[in-house]
Parts: sequence; structure tokens; C-alpha cells
Amino acid sequence: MRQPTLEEVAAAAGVSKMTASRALRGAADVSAESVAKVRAAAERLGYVGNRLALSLSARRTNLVSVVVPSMSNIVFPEVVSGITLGLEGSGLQAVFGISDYDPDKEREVIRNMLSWRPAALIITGLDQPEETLALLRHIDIPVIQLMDLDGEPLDFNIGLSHHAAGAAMGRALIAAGRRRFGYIGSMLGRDLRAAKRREGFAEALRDKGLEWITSSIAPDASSALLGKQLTGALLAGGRDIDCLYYSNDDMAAGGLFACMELGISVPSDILIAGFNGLDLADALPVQIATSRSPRRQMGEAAAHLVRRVLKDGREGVERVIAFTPDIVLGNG
Amino acid sequence: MRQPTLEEVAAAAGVSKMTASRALRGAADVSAESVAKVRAAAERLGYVGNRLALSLSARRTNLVSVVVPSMSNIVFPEVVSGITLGLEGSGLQAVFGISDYDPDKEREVIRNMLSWRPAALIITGLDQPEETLALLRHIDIPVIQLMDLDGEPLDFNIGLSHHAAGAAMGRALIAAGRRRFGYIGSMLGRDLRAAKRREGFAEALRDKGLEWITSSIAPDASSALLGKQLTGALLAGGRDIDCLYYSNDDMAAGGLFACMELGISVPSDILIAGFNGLDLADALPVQIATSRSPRRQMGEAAAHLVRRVLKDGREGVERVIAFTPDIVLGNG
DNA sequence: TCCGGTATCGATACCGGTATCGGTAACGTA
DNA sequence: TACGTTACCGATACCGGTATCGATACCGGA
Repeated sequence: MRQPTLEEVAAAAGVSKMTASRALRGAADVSAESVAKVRAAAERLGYVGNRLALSLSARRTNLVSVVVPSMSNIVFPEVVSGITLGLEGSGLQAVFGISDYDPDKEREVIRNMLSWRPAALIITGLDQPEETLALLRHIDIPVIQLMDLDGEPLDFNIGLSHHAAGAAMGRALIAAGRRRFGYIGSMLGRDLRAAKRREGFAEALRDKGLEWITSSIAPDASSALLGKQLTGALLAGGRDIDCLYYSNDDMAAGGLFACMELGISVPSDILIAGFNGLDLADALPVQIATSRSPRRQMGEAAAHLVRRVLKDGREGVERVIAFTPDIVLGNG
Repeated sequence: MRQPTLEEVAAAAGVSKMTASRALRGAADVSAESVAKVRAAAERLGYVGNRLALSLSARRTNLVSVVVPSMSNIVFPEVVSGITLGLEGSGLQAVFGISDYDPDKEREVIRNMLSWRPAALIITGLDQPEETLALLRHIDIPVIQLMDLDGEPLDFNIGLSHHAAGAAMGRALIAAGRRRFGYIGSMLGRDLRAAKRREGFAEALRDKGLEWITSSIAPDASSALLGKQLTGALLAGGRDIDCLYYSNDDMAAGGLFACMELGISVPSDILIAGFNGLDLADALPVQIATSRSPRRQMGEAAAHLVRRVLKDGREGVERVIAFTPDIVLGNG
């Protein structure tokens, strides 16, 4: 019970392969009678076209390959949703790969993707090692580096400056009267965008003659629980701080929960600031400060860019699309 | 600057296509000299094998197609991570599609997937309409229905009984002394597994002569914010309840936040119960009751089943793998 | 010198579609 | 009757790999 081929459908309908092909694609130059026979045969046999043969023959696929670092952090699935949504109705199909924040694995995933001859490639960030870039310079499809702007793009670039986002948050919190800053983060060696935010924030502090009073960075993946634990440990140290900046909202939410358990008033005693503007942040009993990153929009923008370039070529298409996250300080 | 073909690599290396093919695949019957020449040429030209041609020729792909309802709810990305992880090192590659909880869209996504001739198919739940099942009965690859057990499986089935999970939670909460139950959920017409949990829970109530005192169901997608809003509205109604069962942990977390803002003591005044056992639930300042669904494990189990069946055939492989969620009542 | 075995390589067919082009039947028109 | 036009259809080639089988060169041994 193999999948039937077009040849078999054609035989069942009593016509040639070509006529069957034309009939199923709704081409002209086929009699209504033939169309009916072929349709019926295809239905009866459960025929499903073979995209391998189609794509090989046409020398192009309808695939848009997307490589993200993780699926465990909700922000990437959201970007992925945006891409899928933005591709809807275009006939293009998104395919996803996970790099686990590992540059070597990312290169292998990309190589794997390229072996399917996608029509376009969307990858995360701008910090691919030279070896990966070399791989990408050999191909002639549009390549979009997504979510980050701090660096030299290879082809197209859509995202936001995490360095600037960190700096803007730092300035906003200083303007709000905070002076004694602590940092809590995770996995900065691999999550380079979080590291850029931290560095931008630190620069904003230096501009005002300030610096981190304390800093706690774990090697694990970010999570609310980790944020809670690190915050609990840090506060137990008795440092005198009035603001904690977290690598993201998950961590910050955990920090908030730690404060609530410890009876520390947020934001009057300590202001909690994260990054992303997760849906969760809007529901928290105490609002935390955050930068709303336009995750779905970035995904959709990437999808629309792909559609445009594949349809009309690269001419006149902006190489860089910059987003700016809104800062929300909350009800503090 | 098209992607080079094996033919071009072979020409650059001064050998035939076949020799180049053999050299790159590390086959015997090729001289060390030829291997070196071909490798060098491939490297120089940036050759990446064409999986379309390979798969068409071999009449099989290394693809495992996965269809999930959504990527916005963290549970599905987690399942997806589990599948990807479980496939690691097998040479198999997972490909994902999103159905948006829409049966028609699901059928189209599946049809699209099948056109790539995957080696296996993993879909969510057991409630596909007959039209979709008809599509699946025509194919001879392993099909796994994942995450649910309540129904008649088509081929393989891995998951948990949501009806039983709801009933177990209901019994546990009754045993914990609760009597006046309210329900808060979302999108039950589409999230059939949540509907099954609600029904199972209601049955447990009926067994003890109880029933829902109040129920609030929104058509929107679940989120903490929605849970918070519905809870706020429901509590403003002044119903006398001592326990709220939610469609999932996101909603329940929102419910907890609503209670905290309203000064309602959890769990002494109202016990909050959700479903999933999200990481977030462990970090909340007040623990909520939940059923821990083994999301990564189900994904990994599906991946291992696929590997086994593709390697050794279906003989002797269990058709159904049942998981049971642990109930956590929390620190109430 | 001839033969058999081994190492290495290439020509060909095929996977399942579609593009292309040429063929045939039916019909109208000069 | 001869010819052109139109509608419909099918044979063939090709996409880029690999399986298969046969060819060739070279070696050692009889």
C-alpha cells in the first residue's frame, strides 16, 4: 500500500501522466471529461502530489528555513508564529530548526536546511562565526538575520538593538530615581542578546557615574524559578539596592515572586526590570518594568520581506528594518 | 552563483559524478587520491548535497512531520523540544506545522506535510474528523497521535487521559475538603483536551453529589491575563466558592494574581487548581494545585517510537503508551 | 605469456513530477 | 477536396542524486 504516483492515477483514469498532471493542476487544454476522470481516480487512490519530484524538477522549493536557538523560551515560538502567520496564503512553508544556542550546532542545522534548497533562510542574530558565514556566502537566496541589530548584517537584517534597549532601560530607571543597581541573569555566554542588553545598561550607568552594586549570573537556561532563586540568594546577602535588572521577563517575574515572599515591597523598596514585555508581565499582581520587544511583528516583517524579495527581487528593498522596544516602567 | 551540483564538483575534481558521490559519502572503492581531490573541490565550491534529489531517488526522506495546534502556548513548544531531542543522532529531522486548533487547517497542513513524503507523522490528539482520518489511512508510514488517550487511535497513540486527569483532580480536591467549585476556562470548543478535563472533573463532582457552582468560559486563547480578568469578574459576582478549577496553569496563574490583588487568601479562602505543571507554577509566590503533564517525555517517547518502528518495523511495538500526570496540591 | 583477482572508475537507468514540443482528430472554409 | 485552425493529448527530456553493472588497469602467479 505505497503512496500512489501520478502515473498510477493516470493509468486508473485511462489517460497519460501529462494529462493527469494538467488535470490536477487545473491547466487549460484538458477536456472536462478528462478532468473529471482524473479527479475521481486521484480521490479514489488517495493521491497526494510528491513535492520532492516537483521541487527537484522546478529547481526551487516553497520552503522558508528558520533557525532559532530554542523552543523552551516562549519568545522564539512567538517569533515563529509571526513568521508562519506572515507567510500565510503565499504558498511558502516555514520549516524550523533549533540550534540550542550552540554555534556549531547552528551551523549543522543551517547546512541541513540548505540541503533542502529553501527559497529563503531566516536565522537568529548577527553573531554567527566566520565558518557559518562562509557557508551562507555560497548561496544566492535571501538570508535574514532576525531579532538583533548590533553588528554587520550578511544580507537582510530585521530586529532591534539590544545594546540600545539595555541602555534606554538604564537611563529610564535612573531618571525614575533609582541609583543602586543589581543585575540578575543567566547563560550570558550563549544568549548574546541578553549580554548586549546588560552591557548597554552598564554603559548608561557609567554615563552617570554609577555601576552594578552586585551581579548574579547563572549558567542555566532562564526561567522564573531560576530568577526567584537567584534573587532570593542575592537579597539574603543584604546588599543595599533599589533596582534589579534581569536578563528577561521570565527571570524578572521570578524575582518579583521572591520579593513578594520576602515581604519586600515592589517597586517602592526594589524596582524590578526585565525585558520582552511577555503577556505574563501584564497579568502580574505588581507590574514590573520591561521593554516590549515586538516579537510577532519581527516575525511577520521577516515573512513579508521574504515574500517581497521572492516575488519582485531584491531591488529597492531596505537591507535593514529596525524596531524599537517600548519601555514600560509600570505602576511604580 | 547557483548552488553547485555534484556534477560540477566532479568536473572540478576531474572525476565522474559517481566517483564524486562515492568520495563524499566515504564509500569504499575510491582511491585516497580521488577522495582528496573531490573533498577539496566540494569545499572550494561550497557544495551542499541536494536532499530533494537524494530523497526522490531513495524513495524515502528523513523527515518526521509534526502537527501541533499552536506555538503560542508554551506546552507545544515543549513537546516539540522533546521530539527534536529524542530524534537527535538518528539522522531524522522533525518538521513542524501549526493547525491553529482548526480541523480544516489541520487537514491541509497534514496534506502539505504528506506531499514531502515524511518517514513518520506525529499529530496532536485523537479527534481528527473522518475526512482527515481518510487521508491518513491511505499512507503506510507510522502515525502517532500524541498527548491524548481518550478515543480510538488510528495507529500509535502516546499521551494521557485528560478525562481521567480532570476526574483525579476533582477527587483530590474533594478529598482536600473543598466543596464549592467554580470553573474558569477558555476556547473549549477548540481545545478539546481542556474540555475533556472539565468533563472529567464534573463527573468526579457528580459522584459526590456536587456540581459547578459557577463557570466562566471565554472564547479567546488562554493566557494569564485572561485568567486574571475572568477570575476578577467572577469573584466580583460574589459567589460563595472555595475552589476554582482552570483550563490550564496559565489561566490559573492569572487567577492567583487576581486573588492576590483582591486580598483573597490562597489557598485558605479559595484553592486555585490548573493543569500542566508549568515551570512557572513552581516559581509562584503561592503554590497552586496542578497536574504535571509530562510534555517533554511524551515528545521524547514519540521520537523513540518513531526511531524504533523505522528501524525494526512495527512488530512487537506497543500501540499505546499511557502517561499519568502527577497531582500536586501545593502548600495549602 | 596468459589468466584470474582486485582496485578503481564510469555509463546508464531510475526516482516522480513538469516543460516543451509535436501529433492527431475534428471542424470550418476556400 | 485540400488546407488551416483549434482542442486535446502524449512522448521525451530533464531536475540531481544513487544503485547497479560492466569496463579497465594492474598485479601476482602459473
